[in-house]
Amino acid sequence: MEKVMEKLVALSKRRGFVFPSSEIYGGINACWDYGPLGVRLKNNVKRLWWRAMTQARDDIEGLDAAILMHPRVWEASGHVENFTDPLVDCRQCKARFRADEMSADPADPNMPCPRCGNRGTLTSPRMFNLMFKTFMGPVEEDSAVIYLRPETAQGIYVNFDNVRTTSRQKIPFGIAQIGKAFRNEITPGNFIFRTREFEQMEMQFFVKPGTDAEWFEHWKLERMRWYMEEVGIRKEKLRFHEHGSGELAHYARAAFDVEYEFPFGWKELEGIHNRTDFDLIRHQEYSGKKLEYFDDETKEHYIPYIIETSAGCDRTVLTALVDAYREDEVEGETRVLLSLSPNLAPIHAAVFPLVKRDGMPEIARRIVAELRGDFYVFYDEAGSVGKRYRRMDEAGTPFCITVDSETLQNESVTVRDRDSLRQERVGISGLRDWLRGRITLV
RNA sequence: GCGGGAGUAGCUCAGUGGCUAGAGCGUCAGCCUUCCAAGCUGAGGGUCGCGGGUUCGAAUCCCGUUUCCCGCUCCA
Repeated sequence: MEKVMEKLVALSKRRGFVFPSSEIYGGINACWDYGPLGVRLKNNVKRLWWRAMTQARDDIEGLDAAILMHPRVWEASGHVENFTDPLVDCRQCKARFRADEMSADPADPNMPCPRCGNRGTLTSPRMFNLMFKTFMGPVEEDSAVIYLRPETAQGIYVNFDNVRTTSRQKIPFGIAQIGKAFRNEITPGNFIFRTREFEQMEMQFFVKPGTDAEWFEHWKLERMRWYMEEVGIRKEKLRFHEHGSGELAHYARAAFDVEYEFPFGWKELEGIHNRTDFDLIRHQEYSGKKLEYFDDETKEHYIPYIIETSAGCDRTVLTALVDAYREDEVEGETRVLLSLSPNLAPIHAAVFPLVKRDGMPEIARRIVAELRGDFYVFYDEAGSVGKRYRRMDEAGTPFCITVDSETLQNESVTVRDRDSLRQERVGISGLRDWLRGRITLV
């Protein structure tokens, strides 16, 4: 099972999807860089999401808030309080506990380890804050401490009124944002699944209290649909996971996760939360600014409830890669391919001259130039055509266009399908429309 | 952070105290090639993870360190 992950990490590096960060210095723990193909894949994921949120409907506005925010934001959000865990380790059985959840004072040397029961084996509590700290301005003093945001949502909440008034939206409406967030995780790992720097795609939907349950249901289903139909993830690898009352975050009343079955288990891709009016009430309280909404129809004032959809961009990229990874057999040889949705593919189409003569390279280059404005296209003439197909299979390119001797007769080319290996003739003048019919442009 | 395993070319690995560290694949150039990694010729590419020590001599032995992978109260 884990072999798949190893192969994927190797392929990612070999083809330029994902590199270890700062690799020439030996790398840095759990940090990854997206290479030429990876950044296209990731951008395609983001565009697909952005399009679904802000273009395909008129009740969601976009936002790009700063990573650095006023320190009071994180007091209001509960992150200063809830993201600072005093941790205690047992030297004997290696278990780790949160000191504030232990039955007695862990500083007591006679305190037994809750797991192995040994006494005197516990370390003293150490504060572990999941937020990255830095300093604003030239002086590194306590009053200058600010945080790198541990979630993008707060940038949306503090801009709720700005967005609402300038966009003239009425409740219910949403605000969508894609951006980096930072958490000093104790245990990062599994390639780009859990990293300390990561990118979120969050949409906060503001609704009238009392309608929150039905909106929650709406977004739950809509988000699952997105993964299945637009990202093209296999349905049987996706499921919902409902949080029990014991596992709810400090802000949430109800929570459903969209989970994917990775080689390392079912893991969360996205959380859909009913955050109630918790966030806006807290910000109203801490900032002193009124964040109520006046409903023109019912003439009532209220603080909206928030239905949050919070997706991991890097996780979606990983899911797309894992889900697309295939090995099959072609004429006795193993073929490695990424069966990515054409919407996500870093290269939409490759163009080859079958051989380097009779003017085929020139025709192929002309096709590339014609398609370049609408698609990511790639020209290759090195090696046999079979070899070029295999290279494109690993890059996840769905279509390969080959100029051959027949092209010289009738201006048509061979288009080869990555998954079925079927070939069909398409006229050069019709190529653009042929591709358009198979790729949702984003 | 703790335990276990690993780090030699882009990848997979060989090399266990002794000449200028090798192979296959991949990459690049040329030749050849009419549809799924064919073949031929050549080229490029490594301070052997990093630092220190032992030694006449270290990829190889010792110490430290770092990174990756696998396991332990996470939630994007």
